[in-house]
Amino acid sequence: MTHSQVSCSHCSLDSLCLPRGLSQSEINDISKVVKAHKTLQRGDFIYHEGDRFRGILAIKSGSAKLVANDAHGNEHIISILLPGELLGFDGLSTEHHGCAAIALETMMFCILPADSLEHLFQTLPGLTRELFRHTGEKFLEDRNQRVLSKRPAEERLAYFLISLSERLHRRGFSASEFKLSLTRQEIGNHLGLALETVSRLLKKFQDDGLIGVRHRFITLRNPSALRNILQARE
Amino acid sequence: MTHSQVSCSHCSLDSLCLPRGLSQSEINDISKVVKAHKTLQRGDFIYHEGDRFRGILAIKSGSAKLVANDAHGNEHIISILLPGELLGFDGLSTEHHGCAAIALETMMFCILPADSLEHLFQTLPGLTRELFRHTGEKFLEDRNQRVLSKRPAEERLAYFLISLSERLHRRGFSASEFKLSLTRQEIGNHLGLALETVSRLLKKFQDDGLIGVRHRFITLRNPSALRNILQARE
DNA sequence: CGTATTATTGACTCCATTCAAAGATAGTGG
DNA sequence: CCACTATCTTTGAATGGAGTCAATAATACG
Repeated sequence: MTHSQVSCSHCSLDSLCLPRGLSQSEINDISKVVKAHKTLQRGDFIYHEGDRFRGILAIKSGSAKLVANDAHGNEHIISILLPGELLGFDGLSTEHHGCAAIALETMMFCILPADSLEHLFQTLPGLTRELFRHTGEKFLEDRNQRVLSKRPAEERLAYFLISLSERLHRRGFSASEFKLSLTRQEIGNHLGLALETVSRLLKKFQDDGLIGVRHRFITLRNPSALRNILQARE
Repeated sequence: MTHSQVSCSHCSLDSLCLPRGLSQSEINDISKVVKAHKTLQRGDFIYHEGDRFRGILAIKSGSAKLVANDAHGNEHIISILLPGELLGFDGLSTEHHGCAAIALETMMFCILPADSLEHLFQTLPGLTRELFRHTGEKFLEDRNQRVLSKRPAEERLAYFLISLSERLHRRGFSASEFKLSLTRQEIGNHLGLALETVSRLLKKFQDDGLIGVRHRFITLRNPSALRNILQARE
């Protein structure tokens, strides 16, 4: 695990990742403590459940999943993380991670080390604000997921596709074409559906002209109709 | 809405609510800005969805629910808040609340005003740590809820009762006897079940000798058997 | 090229919902 | 204090959406 100094000011993700609300001098201060990590491959653990909290992480490229294990030995994919998104908050309270974070494909990330957080909070009020803003965003995301968990399968999958599209677009990727880094099984797990249901619904969406499906390549052909699935219906 | 100076140092909730990880002098500093609010009745709004964020709130007595509205006009009870618990985090990122908070019974709360938060973050690093610890706890709670949402109805209700019992106990109330401040409808909404299912399962738990049900009064007769519902079974 | 993993599709089953109707509780005003 | 009403709860019967089981097909990988 090689650590190396990085520059937030020149990172291709600036304004997307943490620094977006900070001044130039604040970004410079953060750059001094942020460390880059080496590349991981699909299936590699970024951290395990129970690992000591090492800091807040930012994904530079690739994607990851947060996984919790229940009392029955089943895995639960809590969330999917895309480039520019932060993770590690599940270790903030107890100093130990409450979830595992696993690479979904070849990926890179930065780390804002835990031992410099307390110092940064005092010297950079903007950082504290940014982190709180972020936790607030997580809250709203959770709220949506919670609402969604009571909705029919079709709606959950539509939301998943739209959400992925929007988040990728925000990061500069195409909003209408992307490759899923998850299996049908993983999508189903994340949405609380059987993998067969995911398969059937992707087919249905394709038959209805909403999307194109080629293996894991998804094309949004009619995004507004897809969005209507979330609004329409009693 | 009357505001009045309160003393965190002499609050019956100290060590339960925010101040638990803070020094005496830090608690004194917080006391200077915390304001008490007048009593609310069941159904009263603590804040509405979309309201401007006024600060972090702590429940002194009574209980409340966080409610989100979806695109279909349905309400969703995101969480239940008991004495000593904090709310308002849904407004931290956008400056506007993403949920409504509604009293479930006669209740009182304190408020840590938004406009003093930034100042406190700089002068009281311990406060920042406590708030982050709290958001981390919320994360773990959400993780549990997420896992639970894929489990059968029986397990969800068992978890709900156990969780209520533990949280009330932590606040000095009886762990084995309590009054639900929610209707069957509200419990069902919160757990993603029909109110009829909640009614049937409470009956079943009673018939199995796990609990006693008299209207909204619940007695846990066999807590460990109730807990087994969460563990046992494939 | 062969093997393991992943995806599709069909048939059957079941848990929880919905619909419906009756019963209990709490609150209100005469 | 009791009758009256609105709200909440219980219970039964029927329905349906998604899960499970099973077998085949397509991809990815070594």
